[in-house]
This record gives sequence, structure tokens and C-alpha cells, in this order.
Amino acid sequence: MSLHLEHLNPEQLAAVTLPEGHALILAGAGSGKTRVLTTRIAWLLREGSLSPAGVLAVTFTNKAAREMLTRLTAMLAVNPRGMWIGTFHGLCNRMLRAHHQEAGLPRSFQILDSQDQLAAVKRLLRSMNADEDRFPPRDLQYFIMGKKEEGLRAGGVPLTDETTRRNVELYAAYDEQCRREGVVDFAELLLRSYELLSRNEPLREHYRARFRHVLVDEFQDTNRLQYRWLKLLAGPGASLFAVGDDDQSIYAFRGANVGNMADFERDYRIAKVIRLEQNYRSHGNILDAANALIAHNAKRLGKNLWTASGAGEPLRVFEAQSDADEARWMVEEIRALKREGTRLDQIAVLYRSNAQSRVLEHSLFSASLPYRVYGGLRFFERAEVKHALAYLRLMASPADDNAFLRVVNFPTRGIGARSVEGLQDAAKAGGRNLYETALASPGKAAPFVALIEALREECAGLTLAEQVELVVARSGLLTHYKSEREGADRIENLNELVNAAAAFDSEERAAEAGEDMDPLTAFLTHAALEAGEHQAGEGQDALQLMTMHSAKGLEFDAVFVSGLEEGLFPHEQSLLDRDGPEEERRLMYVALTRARQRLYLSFAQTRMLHGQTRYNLPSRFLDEIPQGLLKWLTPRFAEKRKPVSNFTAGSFTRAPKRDPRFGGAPAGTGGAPGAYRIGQNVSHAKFGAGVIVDAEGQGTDARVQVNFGRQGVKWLAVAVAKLQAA
DNA sequence: CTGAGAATGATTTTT
DNA sequence: TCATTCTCAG
Repeated sequence: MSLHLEHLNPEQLAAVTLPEGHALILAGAGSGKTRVLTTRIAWLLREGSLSPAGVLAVTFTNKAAREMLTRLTAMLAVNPRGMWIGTFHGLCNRMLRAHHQEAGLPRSFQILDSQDQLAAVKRLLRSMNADEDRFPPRDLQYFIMGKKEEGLRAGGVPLTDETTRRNVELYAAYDEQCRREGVVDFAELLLRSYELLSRNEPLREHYRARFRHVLVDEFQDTNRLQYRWLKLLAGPGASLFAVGDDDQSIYAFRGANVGNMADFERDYRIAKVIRLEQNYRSHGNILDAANALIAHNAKRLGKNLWTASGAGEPLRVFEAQSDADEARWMVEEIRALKREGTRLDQIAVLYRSNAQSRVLEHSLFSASLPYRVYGGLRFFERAEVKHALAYLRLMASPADDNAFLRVVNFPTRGIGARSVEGLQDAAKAGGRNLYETALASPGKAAPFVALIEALREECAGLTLAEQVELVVARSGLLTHYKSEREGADRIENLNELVNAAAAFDSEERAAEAGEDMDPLTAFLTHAALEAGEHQAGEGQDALQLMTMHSAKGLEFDAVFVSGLEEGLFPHEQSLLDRDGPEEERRLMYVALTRARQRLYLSFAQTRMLHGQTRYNLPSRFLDEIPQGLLKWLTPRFAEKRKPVSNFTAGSFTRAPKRDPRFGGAPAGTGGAPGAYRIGQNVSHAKFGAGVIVDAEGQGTDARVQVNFGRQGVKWLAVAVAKLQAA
């Protein structure tokens, strides 16, 4: 077993070889975090009396868990199978499957993903005759998820106001519905597992005795419940080893609590936090920029990245006339990079929101540059795949009303809304699930029930893949999509589902589900917990397009950080939140630290958003990077903001209609000299630099709306405000 | 049940 | 702008 400890730097080595006890590792971007985590496990196994069964390592994504397992397999002589390595959800699922009885769950409980959960919430609201307009299903879903992630059941939520009281009532009803139907949502996996451990002492002691070392990756992303789960599981004799980077905490909006890091330090009396600050990824200028930027955040544990490699190139900055102009420029730069020998899959274009990819895709398509967009629907989330899975779920778990309703009339078989409502009423009256009800008095649903019954019988003795194949064919899904114009892709996905089942059958089953679980339930669990790839075509040499969020954990030779405009990035919505601006800055930090050698920053004066032209100011983040690190490819905006002359109050002209041939830039036919023009840069004594975004009124009543970026968007009376052209 | 047209609303996202 | 979701006529 070769750990290559000699290749570790002193801090990495210190982290890897820490004696028993709790530890907090502050691991900067590109500092070899995964390596430390895996080498630590290997070292513990080699040095101590620890056996693989004593290790529990938890990550957030399946990808990270796989990566860890792969590296360990390469490093170790022992079979890593005995370890518990997985995501929070995967490990909780594993525990709940093993103790489903103690946890109060049916053997083949099904897992609701967010889509399923929303459907369940909608159905609940309808069955309780709730006013969907006053109580949007999404809000309730968010409420329930949030409370569960705080570790609260309906009974434990303080009733602060009328809305909360109502939500709590619905939360309780939702949990009851889930119980009846034998399903659990994502947050429930964690909460149920937590409750099981806290309630059941023998079980808790069993696991505590077993897991001597608990290791957590991306600790800054844990929510309150996850931290409590860890604390419960890591008993008095165990060591909790947490690795994280508070500067890369970008998921507060979905419940992550960076505060867990400081809490951990205090709760476990961590004497010395180990900082991994040597970066093995980026050139010096990139790190200097990132360090300077993140220094603007007040709430930090503190850390400064450095590199032993050289300063490298300056960061290139481009100011575009418009979003289309920005895209054209990127295409040119990418072509140049390609000519110089950079592979396309080593170049990433990052943006704040998915909507920004459209213009870019348009340009790339015209330029015939192959690209791959991350985001969007994943394999197991596609409608046709979910339909097929619903049939399978109903076979495995007839109480699953969600699954029943999804496919009872898909493909259509004459069971309309009427019949379904009748069934739902009868089910409610009889206190039974829909499938049982339909089985007892079939009515219009007779063909459907007969189909499911027949499928169940015919599946006996078949392999998993054969079962899936049979269901896809006999359900009528294949026929249905064959007759559809755009059905080819969907049919391909259904075939792919059969392949996935075959692959799962042979390889993954034992690993994921464990011992005595039936293959079908194991596969359905796999589908729920691992939504699969976003898009096929991985491994082809294509440009990588993604949000800055999805880029976390990745690295590229060259990175474009686009749309650096106030309102877009930092996003205007984020400014409403108290901690929003700091989280946006951390996101920028993540974006910058993705680049190995070359980093481009760009922004546009004009951008199409929601069907409207927006005039944004350059992002504050550009000001927060030392100018000496930047190389402006266009004149630096600050230099152009010299006052020319005072405007005279009175006239303005609407910006002339933009000509698409000029990339949406003002066509330059402006109004009279001294007139206000929409899109005009101005400056104000108090608010500073701004852009005119709208105007109204005439003469002395004339008012203009000016976007002052971080100072906000304001209407100003032209006669009063002394605006200067800038 | 289907398709057309209206209404709606639009950061970020893994499990 | 544009994709999704809803409503209503046929």
C-alpha cells in the first residue's frame, strides 16, 4: 500500500497524520482536499487498528463519493467495500433500508424527488380544498423542506403567525399522506434517520461503536440537520474529520449553514484548524485576484491562497457593447485559444444564470464550435423515464398514489379526470390507497389495474432489465411515443433506461442497496438518489458552458467569467438578502479559482433580459480586483467617465430603436446635443456613476430613471438632479 | 382528449 | 423573450 506521503506538503501531511481526535481542515480551492481526505483514510487503515468497517465518509454528490471510492481503491490493498462512503442521502437511505421496521417504514418505501414532492403537495392542497392562489404549492414545499432541514416536525414548529399555523397544519397532513403512501422525500431521509438514531439507543450505540472515524467533505455546505446527524453518529470515542472552505459556501439559499464550521470549532474544541493554502491549480495572478476579491467579505475564517508556480498572465477584461457583442468576442477568443492548442473541453464559459447561455449558444452554433451546456433535465428526471419508473414503482409499491396518478391515464386509456376523482373520493372514504380501491371496484380503471397485475405476474423470474423492457413495451409508452412526431428521443431514452437497468443489475446493485433488497426497489432507489447525467455526449471535445454554481469543484485551462454587471452579478435578487452580497462574492471567488492559466472577465453595456433591454453598470467585483492584475482589452470604463458638460434640463429623446445588425447598441442617431438618451452614462454628485434606463415627462417635468448599480435604481427630476454626462 | 391561445413569471441546485 | 402552465372550445 503506497500512500506517497512524501508528495504531500507540510500542511497536507499534518492533516493526513493527525492523531485520533476531531479536526477541522480549512481547504482552499485547488489545495488537494480530496487527496488529503482519501490519504487520511488510507493512513488510518495502515497505521492504526482501524478496519474498513470503521470508516464513514460522507459527501454531497454522488460524483464526489465515486471519486473518493475510486482513489481509495487505487491506494488500498483492502477492499473499500466495508466502508460507508456516500452522500448524506445515500447513507441515510442505506440505514433506513436496513432498519425499515424500527424506522416505521415499509420494506420497499419509495423516494420522492423534488418534482414528485411538488406533485404530492399539489395533490394534498387540492384534497384539502386549499386555495392554491393564496397558498402556492411551491411555498408549502419550501416550507416543509426548510422545517425538516432544521430538524423540526410539524408539532415542533412555533406558531408565530396565521400563515405559519396554516403551513404547519398542511405540513402535518403532508407527512400523514407520505406515511399512507409509503414514500419519503429527500429531507425525510435525513430527518427519519436522525430520529431513528436519537430514539433508538441500541441502534445508536451499534453505529457509534462501529464508526470510529467519520469524515465529511464540503463541510461548509452542510445544513443544520446534517450537522446534528453527524454529531449524533460520531460518538464519544469517534473522530470527526471535517473538510471545508467557508469562502466557497455558495448554497445558503438552499439551506447550507456555513456557521456549522464555526460551531464545529467551538462544539468540539478544535485547538488548531489546519489551513491548506497552497494551491496547485492556478497561476499567481489569478490567485492574487481571488484573494483580493474575497478579502472584501467580513465574515470569514480567514485564508490566503498561494502558489509555487509563476504569476502567469494578467486577467483579460473586455467591455462589450451588448450581450451579442460579448458572445461574438468570446467566439473569437476561443478560436484563437484553439489555434494555440488549447482543447475545447479545457475551456469553460461561466455565467450567473442559465438564461445567459442562449445568446452564447447562438454564436457558438453559427461558428460551428462544439459545446456542451450543463444544467437542465437529468436522465431520470425526463418525463418519459419518470413515466416508465412510475409503472415500476406501482408494481413494487402499490400504495404509491403519486405513481398511480402519473400513469393511470398515460398513455391515455379512457380514464379521465372524472373517473380519477371518483376513485380518489372512494379511496378517501374507504381509507385505502388508489390502487387497492381500483382493484376492489375497477370501473373505468379496470384495464389499468389488469395491466399492472399482469405485469407483476409476468415479471416474476425475469431479470431487472427484462422487467424494465417488458414494462416499457406493455405499458404502451413505446407505442405512444412512436406515434408522436418528436418521439424519437423519448424512445431512445426508454431504451437507455433498459440499458441502465442492465448495467445496474450486473454492477451497482450490491454496492448501493446492500444485502437482501429486491432488485427492482434497489433500482428505483438508485433512480431517485442519482438523477444521472445532464446530457449525453460526455468525453467529446466540446466547450463547457455552465453556471458558476455548477463549476464548483471543476477546473479548466481557460475560463471566461461573463456578464459581470450589477444586477446580474451580483444578482439584484441577492441584494435583498442580508448575507446575499457576500455569498455572491464567494460565487465570484469560486468562478475565478476555476482557471489554471487564463482568465477572462467580461461585461456588456446592454443586455436583453426578459424581453427588455437592460442597461447595467460594470459589476462591483471588477473594482475589487487590483487593477494591476488586469489587462483591459477595451478602454477601462473608469477612464471614460470624465465629466464633459452639464446637461441642461428640458429635453430628452427616447433611445432610437436598436438595430440588431449593430448588436443592439444604440444606433447613434441620438437626440439634440445635451439631451438625455436611454442607455446614456451619467454621474450624480451623491449616487455616483449610473446609466439612464428610462425617461418620462417634458420640459420642467422631465424625469429620468437612472440605474446607479449598488446605490439602486432611482427616478430623478432632471431640473433638480445635476446629472453630468459620463 | 386535444390543440390553440392566454396568462404567467423568470437566480443559483443536489439529493 | 420565451418556456411552461393553465383555460377553454371543439
